[in-house]
Amino acid sequence: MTAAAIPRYRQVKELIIRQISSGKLKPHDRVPSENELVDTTGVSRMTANRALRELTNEGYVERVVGVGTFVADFKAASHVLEVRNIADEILQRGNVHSAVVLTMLQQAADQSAADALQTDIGAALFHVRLVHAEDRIPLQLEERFVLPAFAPDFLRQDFTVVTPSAYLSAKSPLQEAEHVVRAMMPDEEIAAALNMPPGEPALVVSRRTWAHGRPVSFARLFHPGSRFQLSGHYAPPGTEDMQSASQRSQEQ
Amino acid sequence: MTAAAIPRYRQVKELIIRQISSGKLKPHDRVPSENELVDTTGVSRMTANRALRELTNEGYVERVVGVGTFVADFKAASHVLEVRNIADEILQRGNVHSAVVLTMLQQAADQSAADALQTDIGAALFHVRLVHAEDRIPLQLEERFVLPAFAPDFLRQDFTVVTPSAYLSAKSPLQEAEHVVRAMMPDEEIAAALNMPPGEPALVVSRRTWAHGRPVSFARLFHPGSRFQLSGHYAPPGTEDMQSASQRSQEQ
DNA sequence: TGGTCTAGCCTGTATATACAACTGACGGGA
DNA sequence: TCCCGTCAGTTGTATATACAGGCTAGACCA
Repeated sequence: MTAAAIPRYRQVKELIIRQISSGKLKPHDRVPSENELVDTTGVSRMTANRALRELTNEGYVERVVGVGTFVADFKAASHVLEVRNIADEILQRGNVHSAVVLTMLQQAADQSAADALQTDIGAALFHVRLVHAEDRIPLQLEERFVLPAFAPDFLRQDFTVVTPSAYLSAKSPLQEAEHVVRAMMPDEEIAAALNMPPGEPALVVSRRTWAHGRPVSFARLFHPGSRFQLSGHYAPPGTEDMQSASQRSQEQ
Repeated sequence: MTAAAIPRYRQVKELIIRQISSGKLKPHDRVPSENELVDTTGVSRMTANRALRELTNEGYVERVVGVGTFVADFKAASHVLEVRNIADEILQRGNVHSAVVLTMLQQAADQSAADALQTDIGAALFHVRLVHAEDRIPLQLEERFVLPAFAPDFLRQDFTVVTPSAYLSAKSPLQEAEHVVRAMMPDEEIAAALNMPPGEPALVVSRRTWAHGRPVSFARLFHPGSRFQLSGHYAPPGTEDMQSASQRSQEQ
């Protein structure tokens, strides 16, 4: 078996995907049971099981013990945007990433930072503010607060070399994260740092990351509305490739 | 076996996740091979294989035929935002969705619509414009173009009852989709329709959906920056989860 | 010394078998 | 008529076995 051939569990998956894509099977329709697939396709039950189990993980079908397998509602299929590290993104476009540190100090938490990090107002926090640029054009102002207990050496890093996000994610591997995206008018200081003309809105990504079950870092990422966008591409696993990526819009 | 107990493949997965989370295993470190897991945990090789295979799909580890299994770089783990149907979103918040149709006609494609739908300038397109409201407060202006060939009956629908997005996704189950998010200033007409004060920016989601390998619909969704945000939460499936992880209510 | 070849490990897949638990329908008994 | 038990069908899990094919280190030979 195997060889250059397509694995049989994959053939079974694609058989069913075709029936769904073509409309022969519609949402809530019953999908052939494992034993029916054994009879019709000649694979073993374990192979049929693997095909249906993977289709479940991929959102195509839903399974109910004792009842059967059914085509899932397509609206559940995720339409997704990816929030990526700005430096990676710039490098992947083949451009030069550079960063300028504006602020780097320890300060007392204000209301919003205390809320975001679930700590007390006035608690000591590390605070950095830096501007990331693509080919010398400012693209993101990053304002970040970090719990000192999580990263005691945070203020001794050179963030023009390693971004705060890269430094923090290296400290603790598996993190929980929350993102919120908004459109808002930047204040004058931010607009100036990003070289934004008056009246231009900003796309703001707020990101909180968790470690050991509690939030340890909170960042607000401001981008010029005219020069930055988030984008994502979703393709069902029949059509090849397509990565999602954020891109700088072409003009300006 | 089995019984009320946690399945063994899951126990093996969590064993490895713990070693990664605790830092005992770091990115690029070698993970025990299937046969080593057979020896140390007493499960069969197929069970060990399932555990490692699922960890691969979940992004924890990477496997190389003939070499071994290794802890993955965490930065690859996607931080994701979901773009959801506005009506579903409002209903899930327990509020009332309503829609008002502003425009509903067939017209010739202009430059941008022709580009987006990969058709010719001047080609006939269906065009609708409607405002979605949450508890009577306008929250989204939807401007949508559709290829007539894909949905000939499109203009005969009552979009105050079924949203265009729901109608189209029912027409063709498995779609490819592309999203782009921007911040921009709305023109006066849009600002008025959404009841936005002067100077307030809009969060704009552009969405193209494909069927049969070509784009069939293009929508621009304008939201008041002060009243709308996109958010997403990512939690790795190891963290005391199972409640939060199995509750993919976000995705449904 | 240098090149080649093989043994042993690794993952990937496929099958047959087995048992557990759940569901729904059918039929028999009170 | 209504309740309940049985039974067939379904998914979920677990194991033992088997073979294919990639990779690497070390043995072996020239």
